[in-house]
Amino acid sequence: MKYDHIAIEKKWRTIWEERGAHKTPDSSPKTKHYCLDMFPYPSGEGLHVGHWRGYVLSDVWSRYMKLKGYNVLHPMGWDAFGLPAENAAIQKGLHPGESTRRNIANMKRQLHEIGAMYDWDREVNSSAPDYYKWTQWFFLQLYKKGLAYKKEAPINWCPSCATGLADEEVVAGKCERCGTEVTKKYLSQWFIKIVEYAQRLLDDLEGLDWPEKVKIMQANWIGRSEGAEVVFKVDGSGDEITIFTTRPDTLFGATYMVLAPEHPFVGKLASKEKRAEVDEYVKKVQKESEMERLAEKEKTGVFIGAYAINPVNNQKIPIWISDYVLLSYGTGAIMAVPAHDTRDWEFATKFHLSIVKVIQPPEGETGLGEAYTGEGTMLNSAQFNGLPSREGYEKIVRWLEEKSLAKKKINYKLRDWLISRQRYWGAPIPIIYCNDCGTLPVPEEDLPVLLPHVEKYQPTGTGASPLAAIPEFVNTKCPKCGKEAKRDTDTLSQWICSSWYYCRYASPKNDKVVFEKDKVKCWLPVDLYVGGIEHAVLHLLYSRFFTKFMYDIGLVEFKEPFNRLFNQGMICKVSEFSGKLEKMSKSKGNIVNPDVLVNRFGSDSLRAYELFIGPPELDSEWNDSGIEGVYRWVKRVWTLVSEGKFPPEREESSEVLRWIHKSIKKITDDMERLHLNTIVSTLMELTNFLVNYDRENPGKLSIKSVENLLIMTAPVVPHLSEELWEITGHKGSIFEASWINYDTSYIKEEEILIVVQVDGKVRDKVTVAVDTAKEEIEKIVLSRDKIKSFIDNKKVKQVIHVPGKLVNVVLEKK
RNA sequence: GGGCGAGUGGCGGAAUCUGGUAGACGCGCUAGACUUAGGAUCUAGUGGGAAACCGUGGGGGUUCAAAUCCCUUCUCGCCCA
Repeated sequence: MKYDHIAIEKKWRTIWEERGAHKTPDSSPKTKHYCLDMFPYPSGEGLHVGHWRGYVLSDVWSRYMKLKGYNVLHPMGWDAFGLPAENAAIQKGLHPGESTRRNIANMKRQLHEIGAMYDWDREVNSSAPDYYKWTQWFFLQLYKKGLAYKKEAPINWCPSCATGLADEEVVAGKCERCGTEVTKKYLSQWFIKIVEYAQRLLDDLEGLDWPEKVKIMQANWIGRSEGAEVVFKVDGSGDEITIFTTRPDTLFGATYMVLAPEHPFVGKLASKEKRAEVDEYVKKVQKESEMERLAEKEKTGVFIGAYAINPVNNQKIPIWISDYVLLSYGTGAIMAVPAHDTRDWEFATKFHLSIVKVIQPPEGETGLGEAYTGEGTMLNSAQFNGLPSREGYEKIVRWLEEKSLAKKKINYKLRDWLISRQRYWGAPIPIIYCNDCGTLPVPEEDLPVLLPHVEKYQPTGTGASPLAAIPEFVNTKCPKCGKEAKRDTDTLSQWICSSWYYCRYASPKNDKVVFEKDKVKCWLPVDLYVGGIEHAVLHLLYSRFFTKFMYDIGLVEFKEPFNRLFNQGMICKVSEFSGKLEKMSKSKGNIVNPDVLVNRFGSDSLRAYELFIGPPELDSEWNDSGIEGVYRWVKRVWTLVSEGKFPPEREESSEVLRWIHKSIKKITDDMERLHLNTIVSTLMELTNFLVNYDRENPGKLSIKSVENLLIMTAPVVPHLSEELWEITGHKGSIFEASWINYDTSYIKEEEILIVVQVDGKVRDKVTVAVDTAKEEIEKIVLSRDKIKSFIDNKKVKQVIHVPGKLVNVVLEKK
């Protein structure tokens, strides 16, 4: 029978749909398992084989877990609001609502081709009013708890996307989305106090089964540093400047002070003679991006003509301003200890400021050419001389604390999360401004605040959202006094939409509550979350924050949303434009369209090849001819099973049983570790063996062995496995069967191959019965002619015997 | 500058967690079979070397034994500065 993948795959997809095979019951005697893909944004470019990879991984896992007897939730939805969807829509001159609708339809068709067991009844769409109603609801909850606040601040501004960006969306000074250089803009914006959760976000990383790399990236982003705030009095005035330092033990070495040029004291403290120079420098720095300011470059700065008093020794130290100090980090002011800080050293050397060494390195003298930033013994530090720096740290802080000049402080690099977007395609911020009553939340019963359908949705670029130009939207009544009032015209960042969607899948249709608590309790947290590494900080950090907030307001009983995280590697191909190996994307001109491959080889073959291409966590290079090998394997399985005759009542040979159970063990182990590439190799080896066996022993392979083979292939090639399950006389779906438990007694060989080495080099191999005594094996080995010739007339010093594996004869050296 | 990951045949990769026959599985290639035909299928071979031997980026170490563990170094990639 010819293998007709088109007919088979279509047939089973229809059957699955008709039977509701992928519907997920909320209540089941089985243990729940929640396997989630990061939901995609509906792109007009559709899916390429790189996108397929993650979806295949999660589906193979989901199907495996189903066979293992779990009640598996494997949903899919759309991250449909936000910049990517909107920018693409603008480019095509199509309303984002319409283009989103079309893109979803196309991508859904492509996702169906994968044959994944998605429960489409649970589909969510973040741009649908019944979804964003709850996104707005979350904003109101944050507002009520005092975690959402509005402030005017210099924010990251992308001139190309014409909107403000959160710090997490600025990568190396550029817009995470479009790569445009990010500038500064003063705007009144909504922020979320994520910094209040910094410590918990850091602490709870520990228990997560996540790639170490992602945990490190999050920890670095949160950037906890322990230190102290120390008060420096300004010489000749009552002013005090507070600085943050992680090295209070070096206070005696502070020979000058540096303020961020934007620091509020700069204008006040600058001396008359210096004022012009200071103003000019401040103006220059305002034009610089943060990235430029922190880059390694020649230090710049200006002495402002004022002095501070070092609280530990009452010395007068000059106050400078420099761009390498940021207002937004710490207190916007530092004490400079050139002897023990690299940047301070560079600065001091350039401007000839004094350098006082206060830490003696434990070993020898440091070269005078650079700062010593390690620990050591204190010197030039009055009563603290001779103390180890770690101890001095504590003592100096305590001493200053008694004088109310210092306090211990933990500082985080993480900053509050900017969530206002000056764009059309998002959930309107549910806030009303009334002249009399002030800022008011939209009453919950009035949600959703609908995004009006408009003709002109292009960003204005002025800092005002397109919504601001629509009077019917802007003008409203004050919910408190009923007088004329105005709505907030910004929209919420799409990262808010994706921060809670994993909970919505539990009860996607309920319009009375954000989600049904008992259903969330039944399904959450997510057991396996599959997606790209690009969300290591953004989405994963925001979602973790949201979960903690939901926990705090009693919505959920777990503190972390994703127990296990898996980041699949990218699929790469040589770019037509650069000639280099690059991540697959339309702009690089290196797209491979899965539709063509599905048509020619079938979705099963493509699924298998997506696994076979390489370790799933590493990047892999796409190779068109690779899929042919997998396709041949799929056809061999088809031919073996569809054309074979398998007696039902036959006792299986031990050789076949050994192969079957060996393979089950290997595949089960590989599944658990998600080593999915070697699963396909193992299946190929097993198939090769069975095909040979069947040829040499026609009609002898038992149906039981064929069933076991099919259960093993089912997660990888589900359509084929279903069809062959039916052909071999089974009613119902193969996924109603159970994964097989391997039996190690079948795996045991009767004879084992012992590798014989002389001085660590392989010289011979002997096959012995499995129960041969150790001494007996060694006797056999030493009596072999081959081995004797290598021993020659040398003395045997030692015989290393690894039972069941190898014997190494070690000779005396001459 | 710091952190992480990777480096194995002509190619993708296996063996790395747990040290024990390096190159599984597949692509490609070579030869053959079948065929009107082959971009189908099947069979055999395929790290280098005539061999001794040599081979997992380079150098060193631990060990009876190292792709695997340790140190060092180079190259590439990612993240942070």
